[in-house]
Amino acid sequence: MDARGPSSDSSPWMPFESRRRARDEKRDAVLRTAVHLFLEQGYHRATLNEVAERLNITKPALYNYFRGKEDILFECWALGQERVDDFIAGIDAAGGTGLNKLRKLIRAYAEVMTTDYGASLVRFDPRDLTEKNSRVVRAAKRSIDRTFRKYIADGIADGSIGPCDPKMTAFVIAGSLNWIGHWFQRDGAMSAEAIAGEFTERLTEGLAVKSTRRVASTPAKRKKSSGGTR
Amino acid sequence: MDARGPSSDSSPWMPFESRRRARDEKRDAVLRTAVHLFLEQGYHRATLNEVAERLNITKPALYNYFRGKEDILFECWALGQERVDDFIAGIDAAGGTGLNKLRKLIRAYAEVMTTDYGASLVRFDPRDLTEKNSRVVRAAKRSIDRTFRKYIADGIADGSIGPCDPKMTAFVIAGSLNWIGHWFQRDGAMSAEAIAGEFTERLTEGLAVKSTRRVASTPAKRKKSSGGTR
Amino acid sequence: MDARGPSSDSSPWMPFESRRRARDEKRDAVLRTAVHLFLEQGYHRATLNEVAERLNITKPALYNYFRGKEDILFECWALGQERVDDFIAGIDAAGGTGLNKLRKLIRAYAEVMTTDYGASLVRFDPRDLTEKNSRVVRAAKRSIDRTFRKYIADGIADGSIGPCDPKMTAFVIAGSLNWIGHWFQRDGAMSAEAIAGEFTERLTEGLAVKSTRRVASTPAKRKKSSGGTR
Amino acid sequence: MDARGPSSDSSPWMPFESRRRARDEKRDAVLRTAVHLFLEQGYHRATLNEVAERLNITKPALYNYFRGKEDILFECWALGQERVDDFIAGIDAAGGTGLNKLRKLIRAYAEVMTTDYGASLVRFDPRDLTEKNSRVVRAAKRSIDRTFRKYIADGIADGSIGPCDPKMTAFVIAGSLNWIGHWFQRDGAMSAEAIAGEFTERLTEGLAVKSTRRVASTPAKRKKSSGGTR
DNA sequence: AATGAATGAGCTTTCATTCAT
DNA sequence: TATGAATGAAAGCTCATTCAT
Repeated sequence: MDARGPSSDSSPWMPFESRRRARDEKRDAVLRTAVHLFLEQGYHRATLNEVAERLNITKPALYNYFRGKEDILFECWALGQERVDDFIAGIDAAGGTGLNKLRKLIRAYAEVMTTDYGASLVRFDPRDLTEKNSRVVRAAKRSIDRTFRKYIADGIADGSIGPCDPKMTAFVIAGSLNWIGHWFQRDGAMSAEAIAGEFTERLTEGLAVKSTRRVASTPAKRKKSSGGTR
Repeated sequence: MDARGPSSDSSPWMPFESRRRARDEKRDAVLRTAVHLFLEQGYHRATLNEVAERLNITKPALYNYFRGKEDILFECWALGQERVDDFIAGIDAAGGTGLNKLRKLIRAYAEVMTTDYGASLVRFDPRDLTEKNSRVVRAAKRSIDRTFRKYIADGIADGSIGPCDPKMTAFVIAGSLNWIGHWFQRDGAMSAEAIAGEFTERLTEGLAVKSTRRVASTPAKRKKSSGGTR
Repeated sequence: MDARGPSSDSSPWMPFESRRRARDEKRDAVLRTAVHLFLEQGYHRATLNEVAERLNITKPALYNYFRGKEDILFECWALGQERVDDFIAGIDAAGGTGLNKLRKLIRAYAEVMTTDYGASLVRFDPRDLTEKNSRVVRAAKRSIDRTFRKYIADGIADGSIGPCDPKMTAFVIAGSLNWIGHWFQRDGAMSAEAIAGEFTERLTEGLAVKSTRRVASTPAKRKKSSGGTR
Repeated sequence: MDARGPSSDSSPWMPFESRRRARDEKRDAVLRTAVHLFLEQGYHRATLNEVAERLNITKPALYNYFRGKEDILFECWALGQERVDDFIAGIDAAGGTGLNKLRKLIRAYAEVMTTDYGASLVRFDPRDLTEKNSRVVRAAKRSIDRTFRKYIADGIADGSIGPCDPKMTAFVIAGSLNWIGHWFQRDGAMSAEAIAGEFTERLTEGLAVKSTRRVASTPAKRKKSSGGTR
């Protein structure tokens, strides 16, 4: 009825296939709508009724695609996590100096933070998940954290990054990036790419050992500053 | 122990005063319990019933001190904001170079973020407030942001900070600090002061103009800093 | 019994229609139960729980049909008002002398007052409604008052009613009728029709211009009137 | 402290007396405030807190004068009832024709209806009272009804009132009068006396045997009242 | 006689979820 | 697959009333 194109009548599988595809498309639509609403209003204030309304279906229909509200929330998070996993895999595969990998990570992570699913990673509260899902989320968060620290440690080891405490540095960098998920507006003045670029620069300029940089930012400077502050 | 001084037995004011004090103390206790619970479980999952239970009173008793749940939430936020306003006023009064002020701001802000009321500033959702209160909160957030940008701009103007985009730099720094409110655990490995020191270093080391920097800061210092800071 | 006509078994509309009908019937049932309970116990003492119980459903089920308790109250009132509007329209359409119209109005109004929805008009308190609905109610009350006064004024003008102050006369008549809503019991000694007849006589016998009246309203007539009117 | 006047120091009884008087005055003040508020907002919406506030005392202080909210409500009603009982006793004592007594009753009752305590008789709901008090109220209502009917029957018997059904006639008259309690506003266009006069005329002009009436109710009288009204 | 504080009881409302169709 | 209807659970809030002082 709706097509000839990809699904010819001859195959008995095609309708099945197309039906499955249709189903997946609807599932995705639910997720897109849900994540948007959850971000817009907050998970608790957002109701499944409104999710359904925006999709022009009724609330119980959602239960064909998801087990419940929490399931939807978890899936939103999972989609964001998937993207992070993907580009981390890519960065790992590509190799390079620690600083190099860190810069790629920052850029990619910043860009993800400007998307709905990316913001899910930091705007949703794991305590709204079942214990089982919550554990998955916390494990993933720790994993991301480890990745940050590892790239930093790698950089220190390979000389591309000056000596510093990987743990704290990771906190500084990741916090800065995570916060993007809280303030970024798609219709704001800056593009996601521009932000990603800026953050990459800002967050690494103090770390790199380089001829240029060396002059500028040696660890030395730290002393004065802390002394004078208080 | 507490008496003799202002209130002898003969004074009719004593009971009244003590009542007042008791009242304020109770109000504070409610707030402390509430902010703790709100942070622990999230505002929506936390119920007034549990707040009351932890205080060994009943739910309606809370209404002697607050108009309702939202009122409590707003007060938590307000107490945090008060602290921020206070130290910003202090920094402004003390003066100094832009970099100097920025470093003080970072340290103080980081420390506040490790307290319950401080975390309130970034962990609670303004959309849970009435429109009126929400506006107050958003205005305060903008004001803090302006302060960050201003100190940076001041620093650029007075030469203590190298050229950079104050807006983005403020985002980077503030984001990093705000995130502390999300991960800091009082019983964690690092003290609030140590964290504040570290963040001050990390977040300004890329900003200071080079010549100055070189002399001042040796790597060694970092270790000391956490201890020697206070 | 109810079918064949518009809906044969083949029609896909039938189930939908029947669903719709079922829904309206249930809505009506809720209203009937609610108005009865509200009159029996008073709006404030009556709880939605008891409304639901009498309908053998649970409280939240009521929210499928109404927005809340106040909504139900308003609908009860509206149904009563509808009846009043209807018969006033009929009287206006039929025309006749002022006295004639007034008598019809009194009879119809009296009868409505003996019904649950009619009593709603005078037993419920507009202050229990939202401001918006309250205004609607007050406007309608004023409109009824104006109708009483107008018929009286018409009667004075066309000579069917002796000279009198329409405003006060309307107060006397309407008050008398409204009070029916407070004392009438369906299982009482007098039927609604009998009461309506009596009130029509009593409330107009002093108004008619004497010459006419003397002929018209012999005691005998009273008996006939209740029969002949309808 | 507050006086010398009525209570000289010499009598040990005086202070006691004056204290009792003060107490009674306060009790009365509570009642006046309460009845006003109850009429203004409705018994259920009105809170003891607001009653207390208007009296510049606190809620529990009310319990020194009354057993509770219901007690206050009952007392309000009782004060109104007292006035009705009083003037009925007066009318009975004075004697006269049935019509005469009825007219006096109507006038006095109408005037009472324009007072707060009078309106209490018809605006408050006996179902808000304890069963015991409720019975008292219902008995009193029946008694008033009987009085109306009796005067009418007396009038029929003594020839001052034409033949009619005393029961229905009483309903008509009493309803009309009771309704005054629902619409009268102290600051309205008409004075209580004017209303009482009008109602007396309107509600009896159809009852009096014609010969009598013609003499009794001259147009002049009617004219004055209605003219002055607007 | 009056107060601050606290309580118990109750009500409306919301919402995720289930079920028969 | 989708819907209308219904439910269970729970939460916030209000208020009359009590009690210790």
